[in-house]
Amino acid sequence: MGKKKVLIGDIARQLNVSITTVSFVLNGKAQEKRISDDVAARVLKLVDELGYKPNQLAKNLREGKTRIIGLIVEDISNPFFATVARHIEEQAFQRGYKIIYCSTDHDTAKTKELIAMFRDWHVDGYIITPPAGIEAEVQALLHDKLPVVLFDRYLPSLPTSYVGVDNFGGMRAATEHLLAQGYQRIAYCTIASDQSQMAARLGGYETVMTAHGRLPLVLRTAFPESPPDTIRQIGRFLTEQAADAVIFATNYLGRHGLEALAQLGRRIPHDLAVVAFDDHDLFRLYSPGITALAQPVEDIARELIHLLLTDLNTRGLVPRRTVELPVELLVRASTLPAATVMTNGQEATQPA
Amino acid sequence: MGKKKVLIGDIARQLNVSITTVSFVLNGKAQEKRISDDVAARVLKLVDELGYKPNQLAKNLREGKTRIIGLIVEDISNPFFATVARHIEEQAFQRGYKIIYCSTDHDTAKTKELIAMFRDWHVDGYIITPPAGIEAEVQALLHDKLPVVLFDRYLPSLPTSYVGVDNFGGMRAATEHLLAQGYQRIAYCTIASDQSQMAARLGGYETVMTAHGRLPLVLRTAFPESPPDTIRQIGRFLTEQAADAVIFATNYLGRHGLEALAQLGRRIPHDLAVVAFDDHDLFRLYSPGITALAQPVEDIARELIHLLLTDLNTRGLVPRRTVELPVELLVRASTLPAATVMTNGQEATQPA
DNA sequence: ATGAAAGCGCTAACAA
DNA sequence: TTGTTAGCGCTTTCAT
Repeated sequence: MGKKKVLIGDIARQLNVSITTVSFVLNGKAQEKRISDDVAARVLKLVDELGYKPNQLAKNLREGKTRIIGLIVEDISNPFFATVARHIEEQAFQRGYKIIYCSTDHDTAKTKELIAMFRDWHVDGYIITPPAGIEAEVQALLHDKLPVVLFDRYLPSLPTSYVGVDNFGGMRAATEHLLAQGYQRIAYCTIASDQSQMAARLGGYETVMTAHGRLPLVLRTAFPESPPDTIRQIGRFLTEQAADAVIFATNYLGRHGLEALAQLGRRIPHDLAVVAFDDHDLFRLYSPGITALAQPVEDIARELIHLLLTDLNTRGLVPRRTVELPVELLVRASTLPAATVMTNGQEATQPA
Repeated sequence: MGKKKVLIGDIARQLNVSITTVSFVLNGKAQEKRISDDVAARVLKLVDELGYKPNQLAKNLREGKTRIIGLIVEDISNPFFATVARHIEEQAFQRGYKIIYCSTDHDTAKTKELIAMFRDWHVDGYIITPPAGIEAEVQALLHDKLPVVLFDRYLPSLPTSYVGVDNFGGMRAATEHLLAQGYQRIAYCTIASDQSQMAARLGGYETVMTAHGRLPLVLRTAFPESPPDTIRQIGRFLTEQAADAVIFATNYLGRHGLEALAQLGRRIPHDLAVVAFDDHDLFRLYSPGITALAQPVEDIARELIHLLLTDLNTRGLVPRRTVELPVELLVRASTLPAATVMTNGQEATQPA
């Protein structure tokens, strides 16, 4: 493997042609620049033989491009983001782009640093789940004509491209489903955050409740908070409200919620029906299965890459686009009809 | 934000000093090069005022370094890898390194491409979960004195640095635990793979079984395989073997296994005790809780970064190091004593 | 104590 | 059709 350091000049020298010629051939401009087929073929052949690889660093400097996409997610260890990231990675690699990622951890200051770092790094485009208070930095990216696509949530004050799901409609469907199943006191657990996706989900719930003359029962957990505290808050809230159904607005609230219910010894759906936003292995395999609003992760990734690359290739000539994908209500045993639950009384054998 | 394009030359010009001086100050060589404190201070001040940021691409080309670490994991959407990645990212960023990641998807050819791409990209170091058949490429990295640390599994034929866990000891403990609980026919589900970590886990199981005069009951699922097929295989195997306990050798086998058991209507631990390698939300929250061998993900990440950066800073002067961290057996209700299960029929509240 | 200048390896005007 | 050459922005040797 002595392919140590072949340079473009080596190719040129051995073929008695100029560096330019080699460069043109390598960059697919042989036709355009009318390099003879013979020369082009010989260049390609030698390049292959010597295993020549252009130095990307030199290329990057020269072209001011990197073919790197900066991916800034809330938390890569959250299965939703991890799965989307996986698909993004795949789609991007297929198109010759690499991904640099990092997690914001809901931290605005950290996110500002990350964006600054990506700028230093001249990444070609940005995919961001923006935390609160990041408007100015995103605005600056836009101003500098850098391709940006937000996802999961958007910044209402900023006209960016965006890919998300129908949070409002999803929650509306979930709430209506619970009502249709006969539940009376439907509680809602969300986080104390104004992010667009959380607001839309809450809106879907409240709209339906109000339309049916029910009073919304909403818990907003402090955020971010330690899991044990969250679990405690949820437990207390559900007890105080004497809820007979509960909707969790994120997958981790759902996880914590199940833990809270287990600690309280509440049985699902006998004592309480449960719905979670965002599907998860846990919800699918739990006994009973937890009804969930599943997001189309693969479609999200596809749209993200598509929008970003379109933007990249047209440098702002194409108007900003917004894509809102549907969520799917996966009905499972955690929301059996209330009547059935009452009369049936027996369903599975689950202690704590 | 008109901080468009401040160059190092702009700083130099405005201060009537040379580019060299500015560069020295910026790179902390003011002392060493005996730049006067006055000049140094003025440079720093103006740099700050103008918001000058050195162009990383130019720096990379000049220095041949990128401060990027290439992270090649099996599958970023697997919670184990996602969590380790999260911690790696955090540790790396603290030290001024960025992470480019990608998933091998168990695909040797794809992994070869990924390594080639990272080489093109002159990443400063590599963290890899190697698939089978990748020895030559890793060997080549080593030969070129590039820092490499493997994790989760190693390549027996190659003297690389490595961070992993005590797979053998963990499985031995799990198997002994099941025997101590009185289970008789302990089955073992793994994948048809010779990777070191899978071999060590299987070894731990077989050693204990043999020592106790039991015949190992092993299923090796084809790999990779579609989840439905895996579920079917597991279900058939457990039925045919009339097992009263089962150990799953990876977290996804555990997930699929639980699904198989649910489909068969087998109750845990009444009909079958269950242990899984690698902890997971699902195992913790499942009813009953699934006994699991938890890996210390944060320690793994810390050791990985530590080894890699040590290697990076000493350029091969330090011998390769191997770190093997302990796994913890988290005993939950899925492995209650067989006797208790038999007599009691209804599980009480208490494991270990 | 500070500066001039030579590259790092490549692309692409501009020449020929 | 192909070659010459000027950068991309920075670090660092060698001079002074």
